[in-house]
Amino acid sequence: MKLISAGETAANTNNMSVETGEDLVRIGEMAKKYGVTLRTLRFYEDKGLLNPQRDGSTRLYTRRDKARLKLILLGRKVGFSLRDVKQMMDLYDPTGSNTKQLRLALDKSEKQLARLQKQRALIDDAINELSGSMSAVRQMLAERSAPQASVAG
Amino acid sequence: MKLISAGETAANTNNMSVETGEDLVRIGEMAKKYGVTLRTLRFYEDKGLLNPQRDGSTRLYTRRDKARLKLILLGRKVGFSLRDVKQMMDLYDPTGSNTKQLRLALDKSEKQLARLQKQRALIDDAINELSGSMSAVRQMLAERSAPQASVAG
DNA sequence: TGCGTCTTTTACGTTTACGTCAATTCTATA
DNA sequence: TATAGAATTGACGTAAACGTAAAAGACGCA
Repeated sequence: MKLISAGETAANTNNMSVETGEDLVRIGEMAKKYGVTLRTLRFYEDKGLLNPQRDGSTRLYTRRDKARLKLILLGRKVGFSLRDVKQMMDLYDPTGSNTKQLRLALDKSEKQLARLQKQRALIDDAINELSGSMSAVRQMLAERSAPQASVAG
Repeated sequence: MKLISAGETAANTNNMSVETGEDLVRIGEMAKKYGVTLRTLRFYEDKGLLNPQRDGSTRLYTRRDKARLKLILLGRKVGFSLRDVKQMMDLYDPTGSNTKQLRLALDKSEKQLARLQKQRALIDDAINELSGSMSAVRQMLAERSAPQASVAG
């Protein structure tokens, strides 16, 4: 249960290869770190949202992957589909100003915000409707038990 | 496109059979009346939520079915699953006080209310998070267009 | 009698984000 | 070397509420 443990087993067999920052993490650690399951990470990769390096067949997640995962999770939190997230992330260009990416994100965000507000309105409706029904039901129950209850305090 | 039309074609071939109130409606009219699809009505029947009479193979919806459908739609609106709705409706007993039904409904309603409130909290979170991100993105876009804009008013 | 519309049944498809095996391999450690 | 603990791929399952297609029966009308 050690596996590179936490602080990087300094001279690892065959690392220090591609990355500069050197904090490659395997899927288990990655999953714990971000509170997702292994399946989720593989799923995201399958959908083209993550692209961890490989050491043989073992996935090694880099700093970049962590940043991307954070974005994915933020996106999910605010209600974007994975497809949306991918579409936005695919526009990322480390050499440019990313204006297009930002515009797309803003556009999608506006729509999503509208959806969220509509949802909230629906939920508020539902809450009100439900509360009303509950009052009615309580009434009915009270009436049904009243005949005996009026005395038995 | 006539079909008994709207106001009941008085002397219909073979109606006035089972119901007292006499307002049997076929699936098409029923669907329009309540804004659902034919498929939905058949689906509800398949799930045991509705039980229209039959004239041969033709479904005939009674007053009772309409009442039940209203309940189903209300249930759906406040977020109950069809299973929940069925469970509650199955307890209906026209001869009793329906105390058990009401208690179950109240119990489920309380839980559903809690879920709705949790959902609303999540949505509020999402809205806030998203609004924040949007501000940031707008900032970035503004900065990117500022260099030229400071002169080109 | 043929058309058009409505209806019926059956059954597979859709959507989204994973869960849950299963069989197998890899790795580290005692 | 044995064994436990990771990790791999692949494939099927899940949930909910229908959508949709297909093929055929039923009804009224001109």
